[in-house]
Amino acid sequence: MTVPESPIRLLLADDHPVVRAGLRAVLETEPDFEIVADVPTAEQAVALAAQLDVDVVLMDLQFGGRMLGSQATASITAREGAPRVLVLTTYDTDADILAAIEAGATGYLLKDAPPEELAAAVRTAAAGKSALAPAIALRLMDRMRAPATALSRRETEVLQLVADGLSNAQISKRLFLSQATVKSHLVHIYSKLGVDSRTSAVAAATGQGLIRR
Amino acid sequence: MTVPESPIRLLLADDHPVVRAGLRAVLETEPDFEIVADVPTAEQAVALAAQLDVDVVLMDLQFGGRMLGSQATASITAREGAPRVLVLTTYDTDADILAAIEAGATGYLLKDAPPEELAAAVRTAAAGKSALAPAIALRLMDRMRAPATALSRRETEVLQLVADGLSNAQISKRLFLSQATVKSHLVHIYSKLGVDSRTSAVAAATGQGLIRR
DNA sequence: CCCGGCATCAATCAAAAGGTGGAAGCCGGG
DNA sequence: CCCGGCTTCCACCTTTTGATTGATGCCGGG
Repeated sequence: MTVPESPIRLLLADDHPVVRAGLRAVLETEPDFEIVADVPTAEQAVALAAQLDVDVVLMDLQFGGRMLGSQATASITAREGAPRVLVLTTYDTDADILAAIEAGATGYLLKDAPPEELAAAVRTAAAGKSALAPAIALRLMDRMRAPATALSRRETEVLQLVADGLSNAQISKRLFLSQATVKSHLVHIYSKLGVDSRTSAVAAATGQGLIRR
Repeated sequence: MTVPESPIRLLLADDHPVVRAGLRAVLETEPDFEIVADVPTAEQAVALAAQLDVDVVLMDLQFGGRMLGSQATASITAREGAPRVLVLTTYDTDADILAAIEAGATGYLLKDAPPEELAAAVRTAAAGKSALAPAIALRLMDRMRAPATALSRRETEVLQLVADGLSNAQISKRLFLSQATVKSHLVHIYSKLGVDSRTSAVAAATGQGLIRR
């Protein structure tokens, strides 16, 4: 790989100091990379991505704070001439992956990726091409192949509340629905997931990463 | 802090290359630390802890592979003149914390700890004193204060199967019990956790790290 | 423009789960 | 040795959940 005249300018966003240091250490050795900043919050990532001249943002998905990585990704990619966003996360729930891609992320990597893979993904992203980790790509393929597993937005919402331990009555109040509607959603969820009870639905959905645990 | 004549010799065990690099970067700057090796598996950690002369092992809990960090911790601390083990993890389920401490870990840290805290914990561990992250210490205090939260072995077993999505009938068959007994266990579980349904029991228990998710 | 999926609701019946109040044997600690 | 917690079980009753069937309005793609 030849070293280009202008280096790829990177912004790192992760709430773990150790991970930021690790990314710095791994990426700084690449001659064509320049790390312009690293920040511990999604808010700062949004702010700096706008202020500084950045090519690629490496963004964690789960921050300790309130703003989600996917929201930050959406904010960053919304503006003109926005940098590419490479999502970098540990665990991979289907919902998160889809949220990130919908938010405009150019790529999606797992933190256990080897350094070379990481560097390659950054270059791919800088070139404007999408970079998905093999495990993630597989997930998406599975998703495409079995569209039955895809829960609708509302269904996911209901199932998440079920997983939080709410009864049908509580869910109906929370979402301003009748219990009949909640039951109806659940029937559809069960048939899509191939189960026949709320607990097994939660187990199946968490297993597939459809909802947060 | 004065620099001792002999540095503290460290072994890093984490399956994420980025985290290993980050720990190296953060800890290498400390003049009294010497990193003798970093490994990506629990098995290698056990092997090297025995071969090399190590003072403190920084051990991740969740490895991608089969061996658990807590098992590795137990293996390492079992032998004579064993190094201290500092457990370093992202998420903190009560079960994991207790398992690690029972396995002989000297300390328990969260990965979002700032570098200074990390270094301080390593020195504390090297001196043979226990090092617990504030959040973890809090957890343990809570645990002590509210013994009602402690489920019995059998109750935990039942609740785990509930979380896996089994019905009372399925659980009774699996454990060779009558449904009456399963119900009885569940009633006790509900009162201990302060809930009134299986789904909320699962939610509460996973929230407190009482069962695997 | 029409079909299908989504979201909303109703009614009814059957099954599962939860609540209550026991009871018995086992085992370990004060 | 006796008390209390754990584990096992029973019966009865209420509430919740699941299964079925059917209906309405909305919206987006072929």
